[in-house]
Amino acid sequence: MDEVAAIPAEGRKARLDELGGPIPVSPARKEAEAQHEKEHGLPPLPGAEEGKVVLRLAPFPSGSLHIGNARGLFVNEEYRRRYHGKFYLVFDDTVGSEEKRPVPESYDLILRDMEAAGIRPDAIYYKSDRLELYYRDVPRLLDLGAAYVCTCPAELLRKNRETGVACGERDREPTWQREQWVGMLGGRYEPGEAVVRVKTDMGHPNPAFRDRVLFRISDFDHPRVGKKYRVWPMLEYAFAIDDVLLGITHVIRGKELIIEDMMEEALWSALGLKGPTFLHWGLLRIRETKISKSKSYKDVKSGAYDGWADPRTWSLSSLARRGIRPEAIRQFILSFGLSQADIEVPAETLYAENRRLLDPTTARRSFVPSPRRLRVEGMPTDLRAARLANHPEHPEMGEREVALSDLFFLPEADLLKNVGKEIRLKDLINVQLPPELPASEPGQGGINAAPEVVARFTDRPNKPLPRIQWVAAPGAVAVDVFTLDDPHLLGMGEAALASAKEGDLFQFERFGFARADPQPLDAAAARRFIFAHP
RNA sequence: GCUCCUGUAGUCUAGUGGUCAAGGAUAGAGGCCUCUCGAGCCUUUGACGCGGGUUCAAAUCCCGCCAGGAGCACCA
Repeated sequence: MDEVAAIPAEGRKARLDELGGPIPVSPARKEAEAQHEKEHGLPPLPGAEEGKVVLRLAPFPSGSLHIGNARGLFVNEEYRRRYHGKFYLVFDDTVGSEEKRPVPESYDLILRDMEAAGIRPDAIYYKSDRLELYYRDVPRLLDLGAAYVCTCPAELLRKNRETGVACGERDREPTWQREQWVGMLGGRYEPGEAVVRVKTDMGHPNPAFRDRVLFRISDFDHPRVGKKYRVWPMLEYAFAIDDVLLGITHVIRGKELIIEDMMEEALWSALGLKGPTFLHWGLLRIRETKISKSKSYKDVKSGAYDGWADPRTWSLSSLARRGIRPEAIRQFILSFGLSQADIEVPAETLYAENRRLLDPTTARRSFVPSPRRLRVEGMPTDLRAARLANHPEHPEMGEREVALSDLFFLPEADLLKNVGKEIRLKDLINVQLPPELPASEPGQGGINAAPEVVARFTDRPNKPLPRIQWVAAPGAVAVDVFTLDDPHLLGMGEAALASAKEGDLFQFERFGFARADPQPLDAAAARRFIFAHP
């Protein structure tokens, strides 16, 4: 396979002709190719040359990178890896609009998210550093009659575009146009009073393509360059220039930007430049999320969310904080290929991917959500400690010792479900539950508020009973678990959890995977965990 | 409304004219295993949007329809 790939494309074809037809493919090689294809999941890049592919990701800095942006990250990264090319991060930080402004802290957030995803760009660029480069070709475009200055009010411009009517200044001579451009740069116009538009065709069948705006005026105080510039390019113009200057070979992005590709191509043809090849993917939605950057931004700002790493933002750093591995996200994303179909995928698919990675290596621990105290009457006095395996299938992962008394914590829900029955405290003993649980006194909350449930020890051997996880009272620690449903789920964890270090991953038996977070949220909790998934 | 894109099982995907009586993943069902409602193993249900055409042969090509989606900002 590599040998064939090493023959230049033309040479390969000549060779085929020489042999009088396609080389027969051996079954073994066919299989190997299928395997190769399966691993990568993405089609080959058209016209890609080994070592010469240059890609870019261009986020607008208005918040953290979330799972939706992961596609741009992992698909580009995959091609960089496959062709040993380059991958640039280009901050698309022009002024934006009234509703959409660059947010200063986003630059760091995005870098942090990329790091969380395990992807390091080969270079980082900022559009806000490159305004002069964008201005450079404007006079030429005006001279060529490929662009013009339009002083229509925004509403009129829009209306004319809809009806296909050309604005008055569209066909004025280049000298006039250049003078207006100088005027724009020099402060003659206020925001909204003049724009530069590309001259396509006011009768173009696609109304979206009619004489789009290339530059507009804004007084916005930009987080990086302040008020140094008033004339800002639109995304498509800035990229028409940068994609060429940075030597980008392939632009892979969402299909919502197809019009912008066409604009870039129109500009290249006007300027006599050659740009990259475009590829697109369709919309990706994660079923149980309605991620909105602006909503997240509001909730982060107001403090309703625990910063941008709050799992509810679905930011990449929040996924890392939950213990979702970049490799799981990568597999998840690449499995969608490059189809332009719009898709909606359940988060469960991502979780399944992550579970596959985590399960074999993650130590088991006991955590009891919404606990109730259970006192075991007749607890054997010789039973002062238990040794529990860290992983049921991997004895080499060792065991831990748990100190015992006659007092335990068990999930109240499981006790309710099994009143009057015999249950097994998993890996330990069997007990008989009372016919009903003593009612909680109204008023007081908290773990120790409800009266103890008293159960009776029956015996020790394993029996086919409902097996419930438990936490022994000696050394038990209050644990705070952040789940998507309940950001503040309080429970009891086994003593070993007290010494968990940030980043430690556990599978809480009968509960799910969680990762130790640095700071406990609740003063009452000894440790805080962020829930990943069941 | 206009422009463009997409339609393979519940979901995602492979498939580029015959080897497809359609493969994989995930979810569902059943079983085995397991002192977790986790993992693993086995079995199993389930799909080419519809209608025409081209062809010896169509999931694959063409046309029409239908259904979804995106764009139609002086946002990105």
